[in-house]
Amino acid sequence: MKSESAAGAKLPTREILQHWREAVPGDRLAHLVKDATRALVRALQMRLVAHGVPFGHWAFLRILWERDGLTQRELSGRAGVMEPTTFSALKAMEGIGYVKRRRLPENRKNIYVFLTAKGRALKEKLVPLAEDVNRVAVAGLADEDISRTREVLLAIIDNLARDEERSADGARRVPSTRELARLVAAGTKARRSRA
Amino acid sequence: MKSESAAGAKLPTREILQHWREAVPGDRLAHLVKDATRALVRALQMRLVAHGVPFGHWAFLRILWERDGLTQRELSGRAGVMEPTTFSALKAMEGIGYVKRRRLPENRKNIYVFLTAKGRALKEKLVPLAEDVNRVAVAGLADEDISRTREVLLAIIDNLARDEERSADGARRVPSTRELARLVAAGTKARRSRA
DNA sequence: CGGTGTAAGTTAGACCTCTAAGGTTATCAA
DNA sequence: TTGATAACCTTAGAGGTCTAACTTACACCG
Repeated sequence: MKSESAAGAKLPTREILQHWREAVPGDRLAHLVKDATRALVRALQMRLVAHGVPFGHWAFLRILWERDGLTQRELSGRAGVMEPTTFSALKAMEGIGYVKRRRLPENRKNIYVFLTAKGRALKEKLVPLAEDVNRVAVAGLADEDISRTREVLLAIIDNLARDEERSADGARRVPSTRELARLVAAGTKARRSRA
Repeated sequence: MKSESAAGAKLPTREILQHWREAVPGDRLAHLVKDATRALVRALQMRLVAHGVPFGHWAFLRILWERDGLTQRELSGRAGVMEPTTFSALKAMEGIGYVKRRRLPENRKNIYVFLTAKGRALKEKLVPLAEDVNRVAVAGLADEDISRTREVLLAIIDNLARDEERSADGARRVPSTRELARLVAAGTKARRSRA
């Protein structure tokens, strides 16, 4: 309440406006996408803390609720993050008691990840939170605009992935958008080509 | 080259596809936005390393090229990040020699940030990189779809900002999407209301 | 003049992510 | 069987971001 009236005293708003209108048009879209990500992440994060679930665990829980017994590598692929990220998240999740990491005799190289009852039980509580965020986020928007947006974002990811692949040929720089590449490309195109 | 044929041996692609098509529809959009951000960031980052510029400095340089002599707080607002982030980035940038941080007699509470010649000179080299990323990213997309996407993203940010503001009244949780809130709202609405 | 409060900057500590490099297990061919 | 190669996991270290708490400077009022 007080932050409302007290804080807004300066309103350099006009300058900000100018910034948004005049700035190098080239990367406005990138900024927008980035800001949207932050807003979405924060919204979910805020809701998650109430249940004591770190945001970083969300992505993995979501995947595991659908199907567990995956390896860490598969989890990485689906979550779209690198393996060390997956590793430390899962290690922490095991510590909390959401999952169990096990080797199976069939292939002792892999680590298979299984939900515990506790981890599985979170689904009921947490999924509605994500749905809530989504509902709030797209309130008042036309379905068609949203799906158009989805197409645009997919195309952007695809474009950038191809580009990275192309330039990686000559000089391998900061590898790995390709990971996303494969993921997304699969989600869109694979649908209508051969499977 | 080898990664192409050798790595894709397993192609759990079909599973991935399923994931993207069937998953809780609630947060697919959020994931997409997040993935797009990552792809965009990576693309710029890859180009930036060639010039020895850390990605974290880009946002500040971009703002300063337009106008320098801003305070750290103003910079934070425009970049859409919290002050400690700004602080450490600028401290590093000063170390490298891109900027000077100065107190002015008029108000010794503030730290004003000015570009050095070196920092200013980067503009010519770096701006084209960002433009390149943008060009690649939106290749083949209709202008209208892009601008529609922009509207959608702005609306999402705005929606989430309002929501955060609303829930912060009762229980202050993880404050601060509001920062974005103000920024973006200014960029869109302020245009057609009073300034 | 001194005190209270607010604004800006800073420090501390945590989380998530990444790249690079090391270790272990599997696979396959000589 | 053994040695090379690959797949997966793990460790190490860094970057960027955030919140919370502290410090310094200003502003205003009594």
